[in-house]
Amino acid sequence: MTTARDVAQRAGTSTAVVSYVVNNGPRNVSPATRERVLQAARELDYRPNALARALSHGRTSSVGLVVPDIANRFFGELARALEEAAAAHGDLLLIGDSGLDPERERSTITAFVDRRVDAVVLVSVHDTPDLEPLQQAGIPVVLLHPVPDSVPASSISIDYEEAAYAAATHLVEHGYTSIALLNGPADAAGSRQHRNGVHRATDAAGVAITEVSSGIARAQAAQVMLDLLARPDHPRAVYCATDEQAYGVLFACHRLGLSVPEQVAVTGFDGTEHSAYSLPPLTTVRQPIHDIARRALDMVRGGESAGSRHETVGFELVVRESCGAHAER
Amino acid sequence: MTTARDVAQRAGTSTAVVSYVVNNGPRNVSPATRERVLQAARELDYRPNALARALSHGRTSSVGLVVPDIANRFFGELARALEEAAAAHGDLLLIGDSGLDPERERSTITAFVDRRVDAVVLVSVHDTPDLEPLQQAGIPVVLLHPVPDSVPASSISIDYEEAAYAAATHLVEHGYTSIALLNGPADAAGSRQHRNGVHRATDAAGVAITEVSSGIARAQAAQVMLDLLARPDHPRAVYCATDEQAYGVLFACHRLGLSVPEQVAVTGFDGTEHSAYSLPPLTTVRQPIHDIARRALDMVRGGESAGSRHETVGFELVVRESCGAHAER
DNA sequence: CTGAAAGCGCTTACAG
DNA sequence: CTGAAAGCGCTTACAG
Repeated sequence: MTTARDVAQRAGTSTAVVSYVVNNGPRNVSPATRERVLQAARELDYRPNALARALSHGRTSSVGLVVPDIANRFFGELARALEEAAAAHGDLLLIGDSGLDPERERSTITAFVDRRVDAVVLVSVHDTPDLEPLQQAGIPVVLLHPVPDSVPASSISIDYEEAAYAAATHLVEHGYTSIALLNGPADAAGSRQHRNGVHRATDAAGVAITEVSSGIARAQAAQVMLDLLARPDHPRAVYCATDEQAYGVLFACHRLGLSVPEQVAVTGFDGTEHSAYSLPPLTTVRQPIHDIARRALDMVRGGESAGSRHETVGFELVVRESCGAHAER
Repeated sequence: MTTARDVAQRAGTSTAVVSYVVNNGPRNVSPATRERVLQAARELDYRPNALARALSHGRTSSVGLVVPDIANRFFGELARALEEAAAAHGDLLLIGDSGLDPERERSTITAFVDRRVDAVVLVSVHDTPDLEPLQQAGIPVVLLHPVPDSVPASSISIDYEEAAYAAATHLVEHGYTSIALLNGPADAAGSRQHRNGVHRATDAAGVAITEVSSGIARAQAAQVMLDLLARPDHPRAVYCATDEQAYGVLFACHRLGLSVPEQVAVTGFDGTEHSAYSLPPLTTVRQPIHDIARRALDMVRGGESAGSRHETVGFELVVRESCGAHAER
């Protein structure tokens, strides 16, 4: 590959000047030499080595994203949004997949640290992720989910409890008196918020809640609900903590010959594009993925992520068919 | 961050020795000094700077993947498989998303070249991707789909035509006499193979094929099929070039009140995990994602990707409910 | 405005 | 077995 030295030679100047013109600074270059350098660079098809640049310059122009499962549609859409937001600033997004494994989450983070990414955006599989390697390296990080106060990092997310409250309230308004809460891992901060929101909506109305939990995969949710819904006294409605789980519920209903929403109403959570194409289309809470992506990058870039700042963005309850006819209108 | 120099100082030795012990070579180090270095490294929490290492060593221990849409389940599962296969060799997978845009595909590839990835695995949005930047940099590349002979690169994929033939034959055996082929972009190499395989299966049987095409997104497929299936003489079966398109068909059928498979039979293609959880479960061609991932990395690592080697791996026809009852058994 | 030189943090021949 | 030094390809004060 051709180097700055090659270009300098051909343009009859020094590598310093090559650097100045390629980067438009930080020093001025006379129009004449500038043109000669550009010309030489074009002829030799010069592409600066990003590694060398990063090593001396101290910035890699890259940000690392780590998600629990990149094959999950929600994280996929999130990655896409972040990639676009990063590209808008000339940055490259590196995507890491922790495979729901805390150990791999750790190793992915350290791989990013070793490569000196400028910042990290993290969706942890853990309530209290290990951020040590990042802080030690002085790499800003922002989490995309609520975290306990004990975690010394900033986060940005919707208000899960409020969103859960909104969705559950909608179910209550439909008049369902037995509702199942299909939650994530029992002890996660997110699960707690789903639980709180749902109870706040149902307790006042005297609606009973049956809480069950499953992994985030569709298959796991289907399995759990196959059991629950096979019972004659099965709940009339199911609130799900993720769309994926909701799809599992839809599958279980289909398998059991239960029609949605006539016999079982279902709501999801996340609101990816696919939620409009499920059978039937899914009532869900839409997370503003693009806003989250943009704000996340703004925070880490602006140094706002230092400390423990917990920012909240708006959500939207998207009412479709899976929760039942809109009798209340 | 602590550097090799810091460690060397504390261990009372040189950076060369630090390097030798950290990398277990290429020179031997006496057990005593080795222990001192390890000790110092531990105490200082030393992590070698991957940038510096790559710059001098010439390898970045990273491979770049570029896919048309990371939010697409098939590419998501592929990324996961590649990430695992890469990690097994201590390599990091960098995932790039071209967003179905040839321009962004180009820029993603050059971003990878600039960062000197050791190899690139590419699913192009183009029949004839521009591989110039890669070849110029001497970076091995392997494509994960069939390419015209004019493209000077190696590929690994299933035999699409054979797979199409198998799926379409299955449909013919069900006795359907009017079949729609929902294909991808009309002029793509992949589409051509779907077409060839389907026709080979149906022509002999005297079955008529109606070919339509849609983008790879679920929404686009749904739109196309909503039109086609609304007609009273709609086809009795639909062969889809991807699972995503099949989900769009399922949605369209649901919308139109057509039951699957009783009124419309459907087959997909790709066979991601979700295909088992659609309503009804989808008959589809399963691509051996893990085999593909492993072979792809073996090829680029072993230098086998040089030249134009086109390798084929086996597929599997997974028969589920969407294509109709198994009358032929 | 521009060139010679130091430095980023490693690795690896080159001498001992 | 180990140290001093050159080199990877950039960037950026430092002198002119």
